[in-house]
Amino acid sequence: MSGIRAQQKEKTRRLLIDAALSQLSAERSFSNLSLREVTKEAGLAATSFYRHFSDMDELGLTLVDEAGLTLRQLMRQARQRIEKGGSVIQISVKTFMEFIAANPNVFRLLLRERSGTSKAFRAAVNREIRFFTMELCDYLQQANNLDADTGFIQANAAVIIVFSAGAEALDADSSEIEELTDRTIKQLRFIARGAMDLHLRNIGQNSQI
Amino acid sequence: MSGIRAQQKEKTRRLLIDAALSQLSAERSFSNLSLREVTKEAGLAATSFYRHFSDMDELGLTLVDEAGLTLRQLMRQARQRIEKGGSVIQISVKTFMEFIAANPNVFRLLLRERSGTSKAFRAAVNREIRFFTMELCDYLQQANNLDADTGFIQANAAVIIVFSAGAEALDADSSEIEELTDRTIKQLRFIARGAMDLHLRNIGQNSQI
DNA sequence: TAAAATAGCGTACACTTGTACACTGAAATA
DNA sequence: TATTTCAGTGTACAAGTGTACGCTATTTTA
Repeated sequence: MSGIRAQQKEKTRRLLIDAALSQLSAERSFSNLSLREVTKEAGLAATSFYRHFSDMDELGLTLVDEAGLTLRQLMRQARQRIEKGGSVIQISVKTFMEFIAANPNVFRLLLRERSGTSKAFRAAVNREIRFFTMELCDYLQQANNLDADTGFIQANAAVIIVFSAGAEALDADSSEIEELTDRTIKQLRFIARGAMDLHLRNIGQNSQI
Repeated sequence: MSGIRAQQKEKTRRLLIDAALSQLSAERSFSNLSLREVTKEAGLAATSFYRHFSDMDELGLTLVDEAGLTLRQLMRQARQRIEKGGSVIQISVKTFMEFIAANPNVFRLLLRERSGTSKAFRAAVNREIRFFTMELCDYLQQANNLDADTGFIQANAAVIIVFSAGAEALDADSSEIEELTDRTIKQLRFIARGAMDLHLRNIGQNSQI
């Protein structure tokens, strides 16, 4: 019951996934990647593709899922670093930038498919990003005693800013990335400060009632 | 010297541009639009395309330029409304949302090509967005007495937030757009408040020296 | 008015695309 | 062990792609 067959199948499936991922680049998006190119890169006959996925779309959604997984690893890593002490914002941004440098194509996939032509893709990517946002939201509520609404709005803004910085980092050299990182940190501080300030002001108003 | 010929040529050129624009949609991006489809939509023979553009890329860059123009109209419109008084942030966001509703495909073009596979396209879109940011930056510096650096960072953050909201608005129904607009306004207030706060704090530090 | 220029057309060609279908050899099952 | 299952192969085909080339009709130029 070891399933030498199922084992081999899983192996070729990975071959396809990896082949697709490896072909993503600044010049090549998933949507202009053909089934034949992927199978060729994987060293398979074109028609073998169908033994694993019914569609390029199905493979694409699998890639997005994998990207989501990688994103969660990123969060775990950031949390670990934060626990060791230091500026939360600074550590988060730097961890994120390292992630982009290490997985540019995974990030590109998320970035592009978020505004791509497939509704299913857009939904899948947004799901991953929402998950990311929610994690941050929980953290902010707990750390800063924010109400749920303010926490979400802040987390949402922060994620948008960081993702956008990531997008810019993809085309930037190392000195530009440094400047970009600085800017992003400042922007997150603006947001954090503003959220706190308006939150406190709201509490003040409420307590007057 | 009226140039009845040049006049006609310009007319067909517009036919091509409009045909391309009209084919953009949620399901169709410029990059998966073929030369033949565009000429067909324009009611021309495929090969006539080359009398006007050497490439689909050349047509695409033209579209991005046109989109930039539309963006500037947006700014002008917002300024006019602001002069009549009211919350600057609220008016800006609402004007932007109206723009998206009126020109969804133009906005989709900018959004997609910003992270697309053509470096020239990415550069062209970023140029337009930078222009947009600079305008806002000037305004903020003047209105809030911010230093150049802080002004730019705030403007940059604001544009990112607004564009991202625009992207989300494309897939949203009218009640979602309302909620999205509210959220965006709050986020811009966070940023404005945080920028002001940290700016004043900086001035305070400097005067201590 | 005669000659040159050119916008637009139609045909043709070499490629690439997705996928239907029949086949093979090895693993799983009975 | 005999039978069934099935991952992977190779061929074939219709559809779509960009674009080279020669033609026509009309405007522009000389």
